[in-house]
Parts: sequence; structure tokens; C-alpha cells
Amino acid sequence: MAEKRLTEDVIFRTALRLVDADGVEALSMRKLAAELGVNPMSIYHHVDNKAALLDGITRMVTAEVKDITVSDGPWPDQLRRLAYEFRALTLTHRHLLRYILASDDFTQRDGPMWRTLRTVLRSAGIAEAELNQTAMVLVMLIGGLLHTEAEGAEHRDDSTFALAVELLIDGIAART
Amino acid sequence: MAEKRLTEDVIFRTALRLVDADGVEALSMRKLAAELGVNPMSIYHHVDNKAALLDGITRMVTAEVKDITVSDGPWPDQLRRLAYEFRALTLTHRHLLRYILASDDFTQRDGPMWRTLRTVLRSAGIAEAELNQTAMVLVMLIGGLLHTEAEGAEHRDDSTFALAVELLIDGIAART
DNA sequence: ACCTGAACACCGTTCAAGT
DNA sequence: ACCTGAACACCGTTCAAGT
Repeated sequence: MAEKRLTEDVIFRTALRLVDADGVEALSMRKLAAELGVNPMSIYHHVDNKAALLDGITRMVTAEVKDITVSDGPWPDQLRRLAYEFRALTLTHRHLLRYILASDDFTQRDGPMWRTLRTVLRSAGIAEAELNQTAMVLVMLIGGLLHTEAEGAEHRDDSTFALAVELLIDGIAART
Repeated sequence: MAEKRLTEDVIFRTALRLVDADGVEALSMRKLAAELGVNPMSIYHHVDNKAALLDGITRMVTAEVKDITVSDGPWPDQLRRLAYEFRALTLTHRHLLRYILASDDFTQRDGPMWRTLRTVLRSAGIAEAELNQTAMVLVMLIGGLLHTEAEGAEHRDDSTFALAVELLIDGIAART
């Protein structure tokens, strides 16, 4: 299609577009090459293999989350904000959620998202010793719910998500 | 390997064993046939295709959950019981969780698991109108957490799961 | 340095032919 | 009725050869 010079950037962006549209399952190196108007093997000159390709587009997406900040205000509002921000991200890249949850940014606990989350939980009154584990639990619960939501299109429902967030906020409030 | 007559049952059981060991990704019709000591095409005489095969082994597993009952006692104990039972199931069939969560038994709301869950939530004091949605939220949250746990081997941790369950119980208690 | 065609080892699945 | 070999249309990836 585009007859420009092949770069890692255009490869990643095209791959992300294909994945967002039809899922990781439907992405093949050969289809991606066809979409780029290029020989399938040319891609290997810029990307090691398919795993590296998926890794690259996952990194592109998680980079967007890096600068999530929460405004001042009561901690439930802040937590709600984080949850809805997370959901917005997963709705535009729903087929990639599996990889996002498994990526370093989410497993490693020293990223910017974790720092903000810990700050919010601290102001909610969670004890310093339980901070990390509570943050982990919240990410796994919300991330997991979003994954189930993303997988089966039939149970994507705003009010169900809202109830989940409020239930978690109540749970946090009860533990302090 | 086994030189007996080929049946749907032995196909499903062998496939489940392979999936539990190496994951759905690693299962192929041809490998399954080799494991059965049979021509790859013989399988198609008993199973429509790979999708039907996965559907079949998922049904085998969800059938085990059908007769989950909770003994009398305080609702938090009952809810804890359900959660830990669910977790035990996913630990032995962790590669199948994606399919379990997407299966009819979990999306349809009239299965035996949903009935027990609703009973427990009713005795917790949840209003009749919110019963279905609260049950859905709990299954999605816990199922999702288990999925994240199953996917990345590194964050499988008993005390993290325990904290998640207690947090949800507190959340339910606060909403009544 | 970048691209490419042919080739290899895999897939799922169909179909005509065997017993 | 059950099984099978050959074949088709796909994969990811390697490698030698081209510009």
C-alpha cells in the first residue's frame, strides 16, 4: 500500500492497527507484509520475529499509560479515575490486553502507574506494609475483569464495570 | 500409544492432558494423533474440528463444577469456599481458563454455580434487584484475577489471592 | 544496507480411496 | 462404519542470492 521506506515504526503502527481490528490470532507476518505492500521477509530485517513484533506494539501501547496522573481530591475519586482510564485504554486495544497484563510495565512494581496507585492507596489509609500487595490485588482484579470483558463481547456493560469499581472502593475503605 | 479403538472420550481425555501440560497453543491435531498412535485424519471421524475439540474438553472440565455446594454457615465462609474451589479448578486446568470463562456455563446465568452464588449473596443481604449484577461482577473479578495468575507464572501467590477474597467480602459487606 | 525468492518444517482441513 | 494418504491453503522462519 504505502510505498515509502520500511521502518520499524511503520511496521509497529500497521501491526497495531491490524491487531486492534481483528485480534492477535488474525495477525500473520505474511498478512502484515501484504498490508505494507512488501515482501514478507523484508519485515525480518527490522524486527527479530513475531514475538518481538507483539512485544513492540505492546510497548507502544503501555507507553501511553506512563503519564497517567491523578488530580488532588478524595482518594475514591482518584481510584475511580485510574480504573476508568485503564478501561478506556483496554477498549481501544482490547485484543492486546493479554500482553499488556503480562508486560514488564505491569509485572514490575516500580513503574509510574504503580507509584500513583500506591500514593492513592496511602491516602486511603492502607498500611505501608500492605501497600504493594493491595496495589497488586487491585490491578489483577480490575485487569482481569477487563480481560473477561474484552474476551467475550456479550458481557461488556458500563454499569457492571461501575459496580465493580464501587465494590472495590468499599472493600478498600473497609480495610482501614 | 494406546492401541484400543478410537472414541470421542479417549480423544478428549488425551487432549485435556496435553493442554494441561503444555497449553492450548502447543496442542495440534497432528500432535494429538501422534500421542494417540493414530493417523491425524482419524480424529476428524469423531470430532468436527479443533474448535469442537476445545469445546469438548472445556465442557469436561466445567462439568466438574456443576455440583459445587456450600454447607450451612455464615455467608463470608460460603463465599470464601466458592472462591477457593474455583481457584483449585483453575490451578489444575490453568491453560483452559480462557475457554472456561467464555463457555456457556459461565456466560449463561442459570447454571448451578450461579444459583449457589445468588443464594450466598442473598443471605449476605444484597437486594434482589442487584443480585444478578453483583454475582456477575464477582465472577468476572475473581475469574479475571485467576486468569492473570494463570497467565504469568510469576505472580501466583496464595496470600495475594487471600487478600483479594477478603477485600471482596468486605466490599460486599459494605454494600448492604 | 536493504530487499527478495525458494525452501523447510510445521499447521488445519478436505476428499477420494481403501478395509 | 471406520480409517488413511495425498493434497490444498495457510503458517513462521532461514538462507543464499540479488541490488
